[in-house]
Amino acid sequence: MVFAENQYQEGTRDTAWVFPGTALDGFSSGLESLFSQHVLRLPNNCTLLIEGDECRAVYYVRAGWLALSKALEGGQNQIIDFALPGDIVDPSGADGVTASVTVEALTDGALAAMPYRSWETMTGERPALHHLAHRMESAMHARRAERMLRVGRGAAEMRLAYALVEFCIRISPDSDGRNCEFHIPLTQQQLGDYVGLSSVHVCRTLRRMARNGILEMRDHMDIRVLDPRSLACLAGVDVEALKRAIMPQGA
Amino acid sequence: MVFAENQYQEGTRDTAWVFPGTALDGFSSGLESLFSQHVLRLPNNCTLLIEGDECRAVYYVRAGWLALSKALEGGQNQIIDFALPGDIVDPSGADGVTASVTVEALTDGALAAMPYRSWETMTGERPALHHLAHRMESAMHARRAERMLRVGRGAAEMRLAYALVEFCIRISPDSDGRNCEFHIPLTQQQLGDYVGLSSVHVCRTLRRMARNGILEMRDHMDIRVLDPRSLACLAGVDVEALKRAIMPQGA
DNA sequence: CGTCTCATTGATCCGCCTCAATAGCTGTGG
DNA sequence: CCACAGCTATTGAGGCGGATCAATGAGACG
Repeated sequence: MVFAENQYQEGTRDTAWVFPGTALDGFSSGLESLFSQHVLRLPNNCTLLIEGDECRAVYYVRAGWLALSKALEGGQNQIIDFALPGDIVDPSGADGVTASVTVEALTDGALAAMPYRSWETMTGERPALHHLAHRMESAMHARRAERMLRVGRGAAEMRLAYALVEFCIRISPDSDGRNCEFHIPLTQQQLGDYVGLSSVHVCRTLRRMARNGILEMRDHMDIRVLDPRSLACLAGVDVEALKRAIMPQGA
Repeated sequence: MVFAENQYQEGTRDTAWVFPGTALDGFSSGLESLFSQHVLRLPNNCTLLIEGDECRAVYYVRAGWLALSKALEGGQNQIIDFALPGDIVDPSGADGVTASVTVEALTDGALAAMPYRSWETMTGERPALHHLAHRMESAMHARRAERMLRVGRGAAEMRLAYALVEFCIRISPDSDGRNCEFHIPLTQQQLGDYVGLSSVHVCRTLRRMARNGILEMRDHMDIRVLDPRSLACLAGVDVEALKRAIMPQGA
């Protein structure tokens, strides 16, 4: 029943260790309330070192943006995915004791951890939850596959346009696409890490889109899409179809 | 209880429709035997059109290589992942009725389908199976993340070297890495589709590696790794760690 | 023997990376 | 209040990696 608060260790820099505890008991419906216990708060910019038993857990994002990333020796970084509030993160690799990604908080946020055993039990006992989890898993796969397609095969403009459409959908899924305006808590460097571009080229490409009247940008990634249709076209995306493919609650 | 054989339709070209049936009953231990019923044989080069109820199923690869891919309107193709014998494919998108990838047989093979409900029940009843499934899922994530890192951030040489190391591990997981020799049923075009390169550049890069004594190639992708250490170095990989991360049975 | 697919190699071009300099913004300390 | 440092965005210049186009081989197959 032990579950540590957010514990900092005077380590390299802004790094939090997480120690998941034992099984939860008592839960009600809805992911939010299922994960209402054992919440740990994450300060902006902190990196979660998940290893050993901590990999045998599932993490629910209650607030904030997380980046799941990997890096090469040379320091080249690639963001594998973002986790937004409501998402579930399972960082375990095949051996169950090594994380396959690094988790980093892009904003202040809150995370709830649950031992995988508990999660397994809960999903096993509640079909509706199991289905929701499956849908979320499928959505994540679809999302990553869409981006892999564009990172592997698309030019800079398509990669960025796609990323923006994806953000727009994930942030305001119910938006009709008319006045799509949102904030992404990312530097251009991080955006580049997401789509496989240098920050310089991200800047140039976004500027060009702005110049072409597709979007407007204000201080630090406040983005307003002026021409959603053109953006979707650049992204090579049918927005409604994409919504169905990558949003668990859609349809 | 109906389950159609491999049904061809004189359509566009080499395309098979699959109709998964109802729940399986009676199974023993081991994935192979769990999926012993409702097997359908796939001829080389055929494309599975999975949609509607067919998405509410899980597919077990009994034999052959499958490619899961996506394409842009322009015809640009990206292979999201390969499925090898023993792997489980779940093509469903978030809505549950649209596939997020296209499945294509790269060799003659055999596939077994199981309605997702049955799979859910089975995993729910057998913890060992549930754990195995989770490990396989984690392995797949780790594998795709590793490649996304390299497609997004690595040069051609690294992408290809990584792909070869991955193949080597997946094909002969128990190999000590000494005499790594294997066949991949891929054209250079398909290899390029896997790592985001043109077939021409795949050819050039492989030739260069061969010239440098890293590997030997014989007719149509019979590959023999002469210098595994250098290959791993090019790939930016610790082979043993990678094995642990992407192979379910390892450790 | 002709056709088809795939591998190979050359030549050319351009998209994106890298390096570099500047500017704006934020926070900090004197 | 200003000076300064640190971070991010922006813009320019130059170079290279990989795409594209094109031509030739080389098997496989009917």
